[in-house]
Amino acid sequence: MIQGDSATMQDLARIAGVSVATVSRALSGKPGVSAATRTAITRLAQERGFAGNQQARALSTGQTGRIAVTLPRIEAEYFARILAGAAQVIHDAGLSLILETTQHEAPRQSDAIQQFLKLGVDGALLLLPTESNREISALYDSGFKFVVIDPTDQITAPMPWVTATNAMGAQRAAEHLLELGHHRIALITGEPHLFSTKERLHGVREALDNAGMSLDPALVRASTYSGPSCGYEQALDLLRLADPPTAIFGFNDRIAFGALQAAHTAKVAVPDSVSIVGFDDAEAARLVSPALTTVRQPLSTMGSTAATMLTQLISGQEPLGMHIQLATELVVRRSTAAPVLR
Amino acid sequence: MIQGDSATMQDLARIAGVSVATVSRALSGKPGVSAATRTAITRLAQERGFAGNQQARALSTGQTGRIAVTLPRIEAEYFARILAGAAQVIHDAGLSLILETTQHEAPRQSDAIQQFLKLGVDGALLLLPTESNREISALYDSGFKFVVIDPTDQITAPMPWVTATNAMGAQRAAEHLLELGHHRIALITGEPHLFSTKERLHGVREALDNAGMSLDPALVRASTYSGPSCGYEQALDLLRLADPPTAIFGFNDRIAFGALQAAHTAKVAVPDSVSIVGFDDAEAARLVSPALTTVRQPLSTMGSTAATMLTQLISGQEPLGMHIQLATELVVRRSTAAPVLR
DNA sequence: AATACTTACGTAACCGTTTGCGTGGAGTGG
DNA sequence: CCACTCCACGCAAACGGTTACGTAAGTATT
Repeated sequence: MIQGDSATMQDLARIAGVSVATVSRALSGKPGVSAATRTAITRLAQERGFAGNQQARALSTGQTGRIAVTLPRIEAEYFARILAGAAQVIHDAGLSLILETTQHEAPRQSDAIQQFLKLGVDGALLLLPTESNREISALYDSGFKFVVIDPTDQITAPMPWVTATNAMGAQRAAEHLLELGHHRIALITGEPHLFSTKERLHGVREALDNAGMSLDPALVRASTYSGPSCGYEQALDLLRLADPPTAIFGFNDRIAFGALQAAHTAKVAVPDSVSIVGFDDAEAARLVSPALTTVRQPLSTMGSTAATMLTQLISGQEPLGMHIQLATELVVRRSTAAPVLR
Repeated sequence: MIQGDSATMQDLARIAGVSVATVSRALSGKPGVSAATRTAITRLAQERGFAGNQQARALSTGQTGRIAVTLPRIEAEYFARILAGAAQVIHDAGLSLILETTQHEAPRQSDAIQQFLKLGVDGALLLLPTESNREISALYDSGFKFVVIDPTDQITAPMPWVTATNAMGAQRAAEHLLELGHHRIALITGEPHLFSTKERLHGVREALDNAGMSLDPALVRASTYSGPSCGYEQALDLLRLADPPTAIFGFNDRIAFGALQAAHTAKVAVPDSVSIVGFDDAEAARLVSPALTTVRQPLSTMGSTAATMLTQLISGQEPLGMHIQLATELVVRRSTAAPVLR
């Protein structure tokens, strides 16, 4: 049942015939209250649906019970899934989540953080923050509690952050293609400045090195992770090369979907004539045809892990590790196969 | 630049040599302050990065500047897109958004609302609330400000809510199939108790009525909007009927995707042997092959419209309409075609 | 020039909770 | 029986703003 205006502590105190101080102590579990009075007050609070005034409490204690999450775009499945994981933990911890989207704009991100300090949050989760490493570091040193998910740059200062094992995942994807017998592997990367892009690139290089091969610069294209038709043009261009690649590794699923469509446009059969691999394991990966081979990221777990670290940080415990990397996993579907011999 | 602890009004007052009351009046634009003092104080506040303590203000005024949004699941594209629209408006209004997911659980929804009253929010956006009409009505009468998006039941009481034109959209989809020459149209609906399901069903009936036809009960199956393989089994079953339908209308895109996969499993060509229509225009709708014909919902606009109504409600204005319906639009892609003659 | 009115500001109460400190009474040990 | 401790509770001061009211100047009115 939903109840309207709730009583205040003074109301309870008056009814119970005690002072507000006693009510406060009784309800917050603090010592200095007899068992009898405590139960009486507790029951009374139940009956009247007493909830407590959060702002008064926050004003008094300095703790708001709120944690903020900033992210570029909610409607992006990638961020939404991380957010969902974090939201669950935050909810279970009895905290509330305040959300701010930055739309990939740096000033907006700064504003948001500024806003949080003002609004008073106990801590924050920063998804793909646009701040420079120096700024983030300064913020951390100022005593503000936060954890970074999927940083833009590699974080060197000692502060908590979580990512997926981007390099390892990309390496596994590349190895998968190599195992199938591919030699001409093309890459369509995301924004080159992003840490995740660099890591994935690194992973691919590692795999090729191990196989005694190297990346053909002509087959490496940069795209964007979230553009409207990201990957499509690049893939089309690659497929129309005189000596086209036998496999295309899109650095996220959106890019891979673009490549899939490009293959369709260019009337190149997937996976018979070209194999396509993505990254993320978006929902649509299993819906497209052929179903996309991709690297699964534990997005929800990334969110929940970060949130857990944050709650530890807030409660004063040092979190277990400063940098937590969550394992990625190669998911082989139908978009990859051995190359045809020519 | 990011700044740490900000000064309080007393600090400013001391420095400026005035009282806190004057500082408060100066900064909040209230009358009773000379132009000179006001500019002096304003400049001082700028310099010191004064932001004001939100909880203190909230405690004093009763206004928190926060608005809450409840929704079943963030990771569902449908809700995420509505949320994104709402978030933009809330941000632009200088308010902050506190998010609560209900995981489709009624007690959790109630708790959430209870929580909001306690935490103190100025209003709320309720997406697909599980409360009964009576409860929602009681909540509204209690003076709590909120607007409902996509209600579970039809709302009869005078309170603000927004939906898409579900009936009209479904009618257009059905008409599209009829125009192509389909006579055996199957339906895979969402949860039967949902208002949107009923409306869409209604729209289809309307279209058939107008064409002098009626729905074959054997071709109407109920599924769920968000199950894991929702629509797949139902579609498979339909396609294996002795006299299978020539078209399947899935009541959302997820269901349609399931149908698409079922057609693939059953080796029934789409759209040559069976046409498939969805509802929502999810991102993946253009990625599947064949690209899905579907009814686009203005999700982002639904969110922003609702948020705008709420801000009006909070500021005391009656919103323009109690019930705003946003137009849906049929998007014809490749999954529908004229039926083959037999 | 006396009166009334306006303006600019200070004073203090208030929002609802937490918490350090004081106090009376019960319980304990000698 | 007295001092001492301890317990359960009340008092009151914070926390950082907002705002009704009071008041001293300055301005307008007659």
